[in-house]
Amino acid sequence: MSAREQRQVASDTGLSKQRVVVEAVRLADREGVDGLSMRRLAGALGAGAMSLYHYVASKEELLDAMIDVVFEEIELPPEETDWQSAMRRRAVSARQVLARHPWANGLMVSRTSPGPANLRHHEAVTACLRRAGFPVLMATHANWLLDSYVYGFALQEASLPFDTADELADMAEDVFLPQLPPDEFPYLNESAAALVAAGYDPAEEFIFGLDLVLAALEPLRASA
Amino acid sequence: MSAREQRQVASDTGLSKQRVVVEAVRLADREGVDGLSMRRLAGALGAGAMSLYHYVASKEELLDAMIDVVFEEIELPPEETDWQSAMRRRAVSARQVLARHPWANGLMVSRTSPGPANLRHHEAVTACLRRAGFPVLMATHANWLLDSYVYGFALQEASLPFDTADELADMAEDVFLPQLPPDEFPYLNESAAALVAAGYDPAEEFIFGLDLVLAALEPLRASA
DNA sequence: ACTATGCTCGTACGCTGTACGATTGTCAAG
DNA sequence: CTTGACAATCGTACAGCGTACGAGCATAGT
Repeated sequence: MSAREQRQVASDTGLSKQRVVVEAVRLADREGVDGLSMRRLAGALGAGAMSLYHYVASKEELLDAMIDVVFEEIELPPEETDWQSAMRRRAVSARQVLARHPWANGLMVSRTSPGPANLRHHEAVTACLRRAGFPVLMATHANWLLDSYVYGFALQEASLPFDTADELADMAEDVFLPQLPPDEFPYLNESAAALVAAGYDPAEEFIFGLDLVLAALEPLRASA
Repeated sequence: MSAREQRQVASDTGLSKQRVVVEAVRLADREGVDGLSMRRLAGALGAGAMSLYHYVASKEELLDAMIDVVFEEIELPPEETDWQSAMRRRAVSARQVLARHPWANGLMVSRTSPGPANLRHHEAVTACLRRAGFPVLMATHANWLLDSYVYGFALQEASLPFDTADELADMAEDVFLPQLPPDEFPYLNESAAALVAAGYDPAEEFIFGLDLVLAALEPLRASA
C-alpha cells in the first residue's frame, strides 16, 4: 500500500479515523456527551490525547463524524413495499437509533453540514416519496413533516427522566405529583393519573402519531 | 422588607436572579450557547464571576432557568376560539420563539425537570385539548404529536445554515450542489432545484405540516 | 456596640481543547 | 548503506472553563 493512500484500514493495534469515531460514540453512549473529552477518548483507545488529531482536525469534526455514524445505523426505507410501510420502517428505526444515542439529538442543532450517510439517507427517503407519486414540492413537505416528527419525538423522549412504565409510576408518585397542586394543574394531574394507569410505552406512542401523519399524507400523492 | 425574604426585586444597580438569567439568554442569543460562560456573563453584568453563584446554584440551574424564560415567551393557546385555531396560535408562537433562541433546542435534551412556565404551558395546552372533547389519553397522544412536530421542526430549522430564501439560493449553488453529484443524488438535486425555484419560507413550511396534523386530529375528539 | 446575615468577589484547583515541536518508525531515492 | 522525506505519536504548555473556599464589606436586629 502506497504511503500516499489514506489508511482507512485499521490494523489491529493502530488507530484510524474509524476507530476513533466509533470509540467516541461508545464513550458518549456510556458517559453522555459531556463525558466525552479528547483525553478520555484517547485513554479509552490507549493513546495520547494529541494522537487523535492525526485523524480528526478538531473536536467539531469529530462530532460531525459521530453524527454521521449514527445516521449510518438508521435503516433506509425498503424499496419493495408500499410507501407507508417503507416510511414507517425507516421512522421506527430512526427513533430506535436516536433513543440509543440520546446525545445525537442535542448535537444536531449546532452541526450544519450533513455527512455522507445523512445525504444518502435523505436521498433514499426522497426517492421513496417521489416514486410513491408525491410531486416534488409535496415530497419536500412530507420530508419536513416526517423528519420533524421523528426528531421532535426523539428529543422529547431523550428528555424524559424515566425509561420504563414502572419508573414512570414510581416517579409520578414521588416527584411529579408533589410538584403539581391539583387546583393549579387539574388537567396535568388527570393526564398523569391516566398515563400511570394505562402504562406508558414510547414505541407505541411513537407509532400512534406516525401512522396518523402517514395517513394524512396519503391523499396528497398523485397516484398516477 | 425583611432580610429573610427572597429578593426577587432588582434594584436598578443590583443583581437578581431575573437579571442574571435574562442577560444569560441575551448572551446566548448573541454568541451561541458555547459563548456563554460564567465569567463572560458576569462581565456583561458588570460583576465578578463568583457573584453569580448567589443567585444561581450552578450553571446547570442557570440553563434550566434560561429554558423556562424561553417557555414564558411562548403564547398560551387562547381560550375563546376553536381548538384548532388555538393550537395553531400557540404552535406558531412556539416556532417563532425557538427560532429566536436556537440554543434552546439543544439544551432541552439534557434538562429533565420542567420549570414552572413549562408546566403552565403544558397545563394550558392539555386544558384546551380536553375542553375540545379529546378523551384523556387521546389528549396525551395529541400533545406528544404536536410537541414533537414543533420541537422537531425547530430543531431542523436551527440546523439550517441559511436564514432567507436568497441565502438558500446562494448556498445551493455554491455549497450544496457541488456536494451532490447528480448521478448519485438525483432526487436531492431535483428537490434542491425545485426548492430554489419556488422560494423557501420556514413559516409557510411549518404551517403546512401543522395544519395537516391538526386536521388529522380533528376526527379523534368526541364532540360531546 | 456587637453580632448575624446578605452580598461581592479574588484566588486557586482540576478540567477542557489544542498549538507547537520533539521524537520515532518506515520507506524511496541516491 | 546512507540520507532525506514523511507519517504517526505524544509531552508540554496555554488560555479558558466551572466552581469550592473563604475573606471582605454593608446593613439590620438586638
